[in-house]
Amino acid sequence: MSEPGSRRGRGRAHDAEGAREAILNAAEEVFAEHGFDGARIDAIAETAGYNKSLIFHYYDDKLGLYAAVLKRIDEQGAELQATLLAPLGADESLTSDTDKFRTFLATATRLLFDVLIEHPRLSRMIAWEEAEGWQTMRKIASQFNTEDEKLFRQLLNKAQQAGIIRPKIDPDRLFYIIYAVCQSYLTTIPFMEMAFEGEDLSSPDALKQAREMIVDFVIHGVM
Amino acid sequence: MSEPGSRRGRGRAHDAEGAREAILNAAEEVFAEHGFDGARIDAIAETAGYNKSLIFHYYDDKLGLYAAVLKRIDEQGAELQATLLAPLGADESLTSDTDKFRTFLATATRLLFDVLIEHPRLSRMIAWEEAEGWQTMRKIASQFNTEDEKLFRQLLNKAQQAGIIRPKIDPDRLFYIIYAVCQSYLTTIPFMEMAFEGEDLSSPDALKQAREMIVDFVIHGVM
DNA sequence: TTATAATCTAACCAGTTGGTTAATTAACCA
DNA sequence: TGGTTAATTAACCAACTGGTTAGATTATAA
Repeated sequence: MSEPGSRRGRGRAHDAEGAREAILNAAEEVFAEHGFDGARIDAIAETAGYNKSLIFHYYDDKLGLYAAVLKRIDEQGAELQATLLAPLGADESLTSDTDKFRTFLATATRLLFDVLIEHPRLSRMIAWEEAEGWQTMRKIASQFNTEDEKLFRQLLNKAQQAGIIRPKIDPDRLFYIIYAVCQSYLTTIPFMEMAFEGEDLSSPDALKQAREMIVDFVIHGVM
Repeated sequence: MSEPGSRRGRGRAHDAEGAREAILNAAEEVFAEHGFDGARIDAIAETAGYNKSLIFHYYDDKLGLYAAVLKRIDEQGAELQATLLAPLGADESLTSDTDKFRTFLATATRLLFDVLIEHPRLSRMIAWEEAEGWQTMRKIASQFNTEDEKLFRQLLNKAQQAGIIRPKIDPDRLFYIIYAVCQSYLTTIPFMEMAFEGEDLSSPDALKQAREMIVDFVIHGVM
């Protein structure tokens, strides 16, 4: 009747991998919804369908669990970027050919926006970090690699030297500004919906429209 | 020796206004630091130097206290905007004269950025709201007026009809995007400082530089 | 001076918090 | 079959949570 591991409670089949993953999924959900301090281990355990103390057995403490969640997201992100963005960025003429750079910038901005939409839990966790001044992230930052970010910054630096990016724009901060526009637009949607009284800004159509506006805004703001 | 109200603990002089203000100040501080759910009433009471139950006596419950904090900020904000921004916005030629509009947009963006810098508690409280999906704000939204926002949106609509704002930019959302750039840049500073390893981005000089970059970015992104 | 209202406080409550302990159960190997 | 190890759990703990209660202290008006 029941597959191994599907039994709940006392006497379930042993399945370490399954348990770890279930806990990680639950943790991602609860951390995204309530932030680090606000997340309740009991809630994570219940969502995962495993006993609370199993969490401490696998991930030491709350912070270790949080780090594990972010690590998994980071790996997925690196994979995504390697597949989609790297081939574009490898083109040497990108930082000298204005049209090519415009296309690249538009693609990258669209991609970033889409990633945040399709992974609202990531977006939410970042929002919580922003609110609490990144104090949780700071404790575990050393566990993550920032190579991709550095590469992107180098690319933008070259483009500015070639005169494609306006001189007043700091290429080192540009990546974060573009990210800020996308992220903060999304987190401000509930507020805008309150101000616009009833208008639905989170429908696929509305989001697509917003995305194109942001792409237009970024390209003209940068170039 | 001691002025009325300065005595602490048992048998202090009665001073309702002073107590209310002390509580409101403490609440603003603690809410900014920990958000609505994370803020502890005990911490607010201790910071204020008054007994916890006095908080409930004056502000009913945690939500009432939060609403009172935001109301005070809102009143200060309305005052500020009326003094600084309204005279500029009243100029009828603003929405037809490109140069005038550019100056206005730059001034408004600078002002917004400066307000967020000079009132980091406001910025933090907004960040907490963004993280928790504005659920606290939504409960008390009816207590605030949105007239200033509506006026600003009307202004931007006129400017677009006159062809000053690029057609792809939605003037209704523009205000929130500009705000998003400023707010999110500031909340991302700790993260950038982690990435840039040691560089100080919150010094007055660095902030001024960032502000001018954002103004440049916004103006070219919009016009 | 005295009654009354306003201001302020100590002590308390039931429910919740992250984390620990020790025991039980299932898988695996000889 | 029996013994070892890893997976899983119930029960527990001290500290803390928003909120209440009943009473003490002070200001004020008569």
